[in-house]
Amino acid sequence: MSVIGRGTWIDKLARELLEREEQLGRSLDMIRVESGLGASGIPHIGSLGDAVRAYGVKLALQDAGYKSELIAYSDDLDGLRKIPEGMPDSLKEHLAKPVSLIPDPYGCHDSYGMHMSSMLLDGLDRVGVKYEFRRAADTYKKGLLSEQIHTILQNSAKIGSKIAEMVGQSKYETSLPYFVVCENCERLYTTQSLEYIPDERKVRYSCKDAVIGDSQIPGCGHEGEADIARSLGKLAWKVEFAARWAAFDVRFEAYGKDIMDSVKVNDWVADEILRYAHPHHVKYEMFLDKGGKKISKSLGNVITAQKWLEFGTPESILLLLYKRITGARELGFDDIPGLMNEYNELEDVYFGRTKVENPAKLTKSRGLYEYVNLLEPPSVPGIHVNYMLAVELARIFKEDRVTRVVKKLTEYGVIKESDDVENLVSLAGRYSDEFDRQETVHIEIDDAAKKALRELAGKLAGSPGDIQNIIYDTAKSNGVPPRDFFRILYQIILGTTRGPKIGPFISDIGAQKTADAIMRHV
RNA sequence: GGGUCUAUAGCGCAGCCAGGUAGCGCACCGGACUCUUAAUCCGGCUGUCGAGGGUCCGAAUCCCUCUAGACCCGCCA
Repeated sequence: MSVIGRGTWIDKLARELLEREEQLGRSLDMIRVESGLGASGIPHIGSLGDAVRAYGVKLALQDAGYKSELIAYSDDLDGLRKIPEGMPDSLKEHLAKPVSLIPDPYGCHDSYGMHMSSMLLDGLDRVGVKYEFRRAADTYKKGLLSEQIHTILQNSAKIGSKIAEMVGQSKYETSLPYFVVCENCERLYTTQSLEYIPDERKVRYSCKDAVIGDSQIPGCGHEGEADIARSLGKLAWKVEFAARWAAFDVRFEAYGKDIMDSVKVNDWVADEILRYAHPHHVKYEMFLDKGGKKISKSLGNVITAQKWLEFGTPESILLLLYKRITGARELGFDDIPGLMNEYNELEDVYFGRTKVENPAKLTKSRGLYEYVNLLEPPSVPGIHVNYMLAVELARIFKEDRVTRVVKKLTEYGVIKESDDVENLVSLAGRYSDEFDRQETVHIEIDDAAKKALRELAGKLAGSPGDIQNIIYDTAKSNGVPPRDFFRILYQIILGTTRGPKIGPFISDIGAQKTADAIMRHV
């Protein structure tokens, strides 16, 4: 079989998409791909993944000679359903309101929704993904979906029974798939859409008490009519994607398996109600935390791009997201070291420093490397330092860290003096501070060892000489087994029971300083 | 009730989506270096690829059935 594009799943997906579009006979002048951004909780790496992968498809399409753009669409008319972990309780009064109408609790954006969306966009910016930003609030305000809304509401009975048939949800058999934002109290999930008046293009609604999750949300009792092109309101998810695809001419959208049912229904609505052939899809699994639990936007176990980038490079995120799309993934920050090293291995393959026999695998690895670099791979390889080695060194050197770790790496022959690895050392340093906390060990020192330590401290304070031998001799002459004596020294100096060869190490950190540290323990 | 994913060495995992000699890390064993703890380096062992069937010259990989576990949907968005 011949190689498609650059040999990755992304190229294969783009090929499928193009073949389907050709069959449909649609214009290929501009192929839009879309990613929906949740705006009601802290955006985690899975949300970022949706957009990053869509961007990958955009790149593949461009690579195949087509014009393409990524629409990043913020669902900021969605209502706030519960207060995310760690957010102020004052949000309670805003429950059930669209997140774009809730003030930003941090005060830095024009709304709660924009605060959340901006976090995700910041993540995209920092890994180098380009996008066209759109938001639900503007889309509905401008009436961009009004034709689709009109068609959907006219067919609501047919859609309602189809939803019940396809996914077993009976709700839309009796109510319209449209939520009005109450013009009196600004709440969205408290309104019931009673009737659609096609001639006026208005939805008649009333605002009543509602239960969302654990919370009882009071309605204000208001009754009114909402103009689908002007008033604030939105379609239910079961039909909203379809309207958006048709209005924006979207040809591709990935989705997580949690919204599989919604996508199934929306595909049908697009095809049969709106007469717009639904976009091509790919389904991906959720990222789970290390216990196998779903990472929840509103729970605490969230891995954000911002946090990840404190410890890893943008490339480590892109590698995570591009290496494969299938399969459930348990994800934690402890995956960073592996991904950092894997990127280097990939780079070695790309530049031919590592031989790969299987030509298919070579193509695939090279392709993956290119996508991780957003199809603009560097012309020369970077400097490779094993990430965990950098973390280990960073753990030892806390003061004046970058300089000392770099010096050590140079001594080890890992890097040349002129190499710039400061960024890597900083990343590794933060990783070591955050995750590599050493257990505080209780140090047991008997009298013989204490005597030996005092003697050693005195010798170190004088002329150091061959420290390794001095330590060994001091232990022996005081009747302390060298093994125990070394262990005590590691505990005093590093807080661990083992470490690098200790003589040269003491020279590094200073004999006098070590002597002082020893004296504090005897 | 509906759906998806996972199962590979003692442990943790990659390889599967484009079939071509079963891999990595840790652990373990041997060796080197060290009058010398630890580290380091070199070499080695470890497998009915969950079970059964099918396709194929050839299957961990593709197809079907089954078993076990996890997750999602069946509120809402």
